[in-house]
Amino acid sequence: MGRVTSRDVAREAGVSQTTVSFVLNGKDEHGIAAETRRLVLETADRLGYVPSGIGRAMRKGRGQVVLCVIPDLPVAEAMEQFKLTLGASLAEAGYACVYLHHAKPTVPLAQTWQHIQPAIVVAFGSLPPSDARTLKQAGIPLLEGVLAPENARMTGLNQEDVGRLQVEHLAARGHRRIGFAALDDPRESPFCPPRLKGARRACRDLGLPAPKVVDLRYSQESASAAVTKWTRGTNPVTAVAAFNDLLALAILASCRTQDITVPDDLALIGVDDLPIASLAVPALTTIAMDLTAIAVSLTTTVLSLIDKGAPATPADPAAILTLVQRDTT
Amino acid sequence: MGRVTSRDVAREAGVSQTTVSFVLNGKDEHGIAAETRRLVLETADRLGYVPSGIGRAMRKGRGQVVLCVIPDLPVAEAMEQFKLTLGASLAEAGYACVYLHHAKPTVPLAQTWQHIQPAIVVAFGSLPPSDARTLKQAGIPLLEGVLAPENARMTGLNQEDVGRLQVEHLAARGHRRIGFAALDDPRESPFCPPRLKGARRACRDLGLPAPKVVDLRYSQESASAAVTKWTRGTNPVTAVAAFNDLLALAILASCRTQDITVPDDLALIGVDDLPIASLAVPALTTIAMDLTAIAVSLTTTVLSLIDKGAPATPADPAAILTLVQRDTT
DNA sequence: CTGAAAGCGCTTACAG
DNA sequence: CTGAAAGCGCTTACAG
Repeated sequence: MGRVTSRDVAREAGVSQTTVSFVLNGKDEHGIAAETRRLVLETADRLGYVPSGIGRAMRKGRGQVVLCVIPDLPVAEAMEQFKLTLGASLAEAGYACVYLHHAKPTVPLAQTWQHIQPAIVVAFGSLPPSDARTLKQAGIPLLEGVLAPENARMTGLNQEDVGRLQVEHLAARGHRRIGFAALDDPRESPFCPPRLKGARRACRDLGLPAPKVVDLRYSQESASAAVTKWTRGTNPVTAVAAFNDLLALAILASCRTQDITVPDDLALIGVDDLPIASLAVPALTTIAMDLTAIAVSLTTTVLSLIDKGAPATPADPAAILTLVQRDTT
Repeated sequence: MGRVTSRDVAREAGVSQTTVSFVLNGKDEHGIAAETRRLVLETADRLGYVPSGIGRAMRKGRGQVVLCVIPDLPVAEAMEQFKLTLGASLAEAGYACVYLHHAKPTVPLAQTWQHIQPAIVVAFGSLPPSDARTLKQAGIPLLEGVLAPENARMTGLNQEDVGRLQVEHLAARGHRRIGFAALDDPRESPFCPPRLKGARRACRDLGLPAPKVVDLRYSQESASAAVTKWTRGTNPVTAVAAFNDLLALAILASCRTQDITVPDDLALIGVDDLPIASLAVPALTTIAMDLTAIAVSLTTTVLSLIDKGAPATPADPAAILTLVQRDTT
């Protein structure tokens, strides 16, 4: 015996497919008799009927699926909570939210979303133009560059605010000459340059000299060299805002080997609030993001794009970032 | 103008839908004239025809989609490479691989995969029984507990081997009294207990005393207390195998505050080879997993389950784990 | 209050 | 070598 269809339910209950559909979709305005209604529900349950999403999608022309396309971002850990929340809030609205991971535009992505026929595609990076075109042609809405600064309204998250908040905190602690640890990695381009820009602006706004920027890689040598540049040159800095916690922790380790005391000789602030941040000694001051709020905000944007319903209500950016002060500042 | 269908292509090319389908699916055994073939391809291309996955799925009874269900695992970062590889190798076989993230079994998952109608469901955790039942009823194959030790053949990854490898390395460095840092967190239950078991067995096989196990949490206090237990009690240990790098790094920090020199007073080995592991001072010895190999291995398992084709060729577990020796052992 | 019928886009036996 | 027709499972205007 194959899968149970709505026709099976109809036959078994002695009604028409139409009635089954009406009952199961709650189209009660059609005025189904209470008894018929009960009978259908009972029968469907007894037969273990599960409606075919494909059948429905075929008829409706589009699946109830939100497809998120994730490029090779180095933020996996932080996104986990985000994914859970986005999935849950979209599920409430009757949509499934699934993720497609890809590195290089290898096989055209079209090959993939063809199989899904999503109601919308949410691209966390940017899609190859050919894919964007195909989507448009198929009439599937595309939400692109979710993480980009210019789209901060969608998520309520503006990367520039992150850098700004770091600098403001350091300034409040009395620091005037501030270093910025940038990461020289194209994968981070949606994040690092905007944060640096925010830090630069904050310095300007506060009347501080421009931050002393050093490009690092993830290596001890690179971190050591950076520490030397910040502390030994002319105009040494007294505090460093790091692009993220990982970089900050590498810098922290380098300070130890160079006998530079944190935070007395050099203050340090990261971003992300990684689990390891609170375990370091001294524990790392950092900036945490409330990804739950971001996900909820994105949900409203997505739904409004699908339904052309009410426009999304933008989240309050201020509420999303939190300074987590520990022992390095 | 709405989406371009195969009927549009047929009309425009002056052939039948049948011919269009044959050409586009490479059913050349039907002997399509070369000229007709060329014409169809050219027309499809000109109109920007993209076949509807839903139409095909409807006809075939199942979508060309592999749905991976991911519970709230704390291994996100490590899975990233895995996802990319799995996605790429399944794409080669003509399947799209998408991920569904969920925390608690909130909404029945059925609600979701209904929308997708996948060819197979791959559950990284275990599914609620009701969902498993519904899947079976719908005739959708389910691959459950991919990460569980008893299914090591699917992925080629046996968590027990991880603990064993740690102990073997420490023993080779001359250590006889070994501690094990376990993590007291249900989210880690697919990983931590098996690794500990492997460590225990390795100790037995090597004629060493059983490992001195301490349950930790992710906190400095917890790590400090553990270090004290290992180093101050009767029968102090000379080396610790930590469940993962994060725990190992917390222990490393605690050693520093307690003036315990690593590796001379206490050797330390982690698991995961996190980016931060090589940035710590001293850099952490750890065990890396080749997730690419695991993903390839899983692909063959998945495809064999879909096609009932040739059984999967299991990967060689030995090839997947690599000892990364650095400065803590 | 309920049902017969059409149609979403595709593939494939079958007929020519 | 090519096409007309059926049917996958659903929803919904329309008819009664």
